[in-house]
Amino acid sequence: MVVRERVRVGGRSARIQQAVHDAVRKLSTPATRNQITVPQIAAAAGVTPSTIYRRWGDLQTLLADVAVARLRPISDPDDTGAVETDLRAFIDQYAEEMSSPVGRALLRDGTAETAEGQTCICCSFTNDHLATITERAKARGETPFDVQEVIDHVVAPIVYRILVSQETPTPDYCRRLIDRIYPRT
Amino acid sequence: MVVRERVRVGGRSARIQQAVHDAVRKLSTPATRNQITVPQIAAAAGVTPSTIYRRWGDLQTLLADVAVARLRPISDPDDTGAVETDLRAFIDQYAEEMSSPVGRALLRDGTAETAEGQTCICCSFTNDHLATITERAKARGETPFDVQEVIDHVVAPIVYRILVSQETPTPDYCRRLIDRIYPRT
DNA sequence: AGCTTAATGCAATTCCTTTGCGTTAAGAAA
DNA sequence: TTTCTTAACGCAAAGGAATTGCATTAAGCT
Repeated sequence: MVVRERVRVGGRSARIQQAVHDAVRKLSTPATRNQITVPQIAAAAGVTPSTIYRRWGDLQTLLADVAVARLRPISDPDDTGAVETDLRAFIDQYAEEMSSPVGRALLRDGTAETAEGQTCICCSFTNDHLATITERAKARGETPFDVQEVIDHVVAPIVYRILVSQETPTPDYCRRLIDRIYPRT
Repeated sequence: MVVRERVRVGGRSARIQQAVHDAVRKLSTPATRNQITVPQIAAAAGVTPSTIYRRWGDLQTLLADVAVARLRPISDPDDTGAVETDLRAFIDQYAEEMSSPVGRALLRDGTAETAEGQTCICCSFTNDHLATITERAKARGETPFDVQEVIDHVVAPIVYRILVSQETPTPDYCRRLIDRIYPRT
């Protein structure tokens, strides 16, 4: 079930959404991550469970919604002055964020079965950031990298390690991945 | 919760496991995939729900267990006579299997949060297959490829497209990924 | 064949989920 | 500002899933 567009976005509706999101974040400690229930969240947010079920459908969809909200970037990637260092800085931060317990959980929630439209939104954030870095490169007169190639050969291996093989992508590993895009001289 | 090792593997216990697995497969049509419940599976398998809860813990763990059982290879990858064609054939088959609705579901189940130890098992099948192909190459006197590199730059992009960006990895796309390992002459 | 106990079935209980209905308040219009 | 419409919420009842104690069955061992 997809979170439907609301015709009323102000006041109470917004307050409840905020309260529920806050409650989920508050209750989503790595330890309790798998045991939280909708009634628990409702109690912590000061609403009735039926409100959550009506707005979000089920727990998985709610978690995915919170995940997307957290993954949504609040700002553009850092401008380090050059495209290669921009990319290295962004990937380091990306790998570190996604490797954390909360990052792993967000990735899983964001790729969950029920989150139909959400997954694309979620991965489009990464695309947007990489596009921003290439645009910046063009503005500087640098040769931009190919976004899809970075997705395929830098982002994808990092995500694979986090989700599938459950290894932590180290900064050194990330560095070597980018070395394939920007070979060390 | 991890499926615990059973001290009794014969007779009834095995029959029930088989019946439950069969019931899950039977009920796991792409359409009904998200609505199946433990009581439904129990009824189809001719057991009581409490049996399933006791043995598997919850629905997600049961689905992961079935997924791992299905992903477990029944045979070694095809021997085409040369390492490059072995790899291309294996990757083509892998991408096709995982792209199907049932394959996607298996991948998701296999990488689910609750499936702690399972994910490694699941991805080790892929590692094993690739290792088999390299061993075969060595036996032929060919130079083997690096398994980790294939995981990072061929398997990972394919899985990323299936799980995250929700694009179907086409045979042509897979071919281009392997071209990076074995450049076209 | 007999023994031990893991695994299952049954049933009661608890908790989660769904749904109908009355109430509240957001957004539009007078 | 006031009034109106109705989306969204709270409450409570009903339905269904998950849990658990206890009796029963049968696997594996002697």
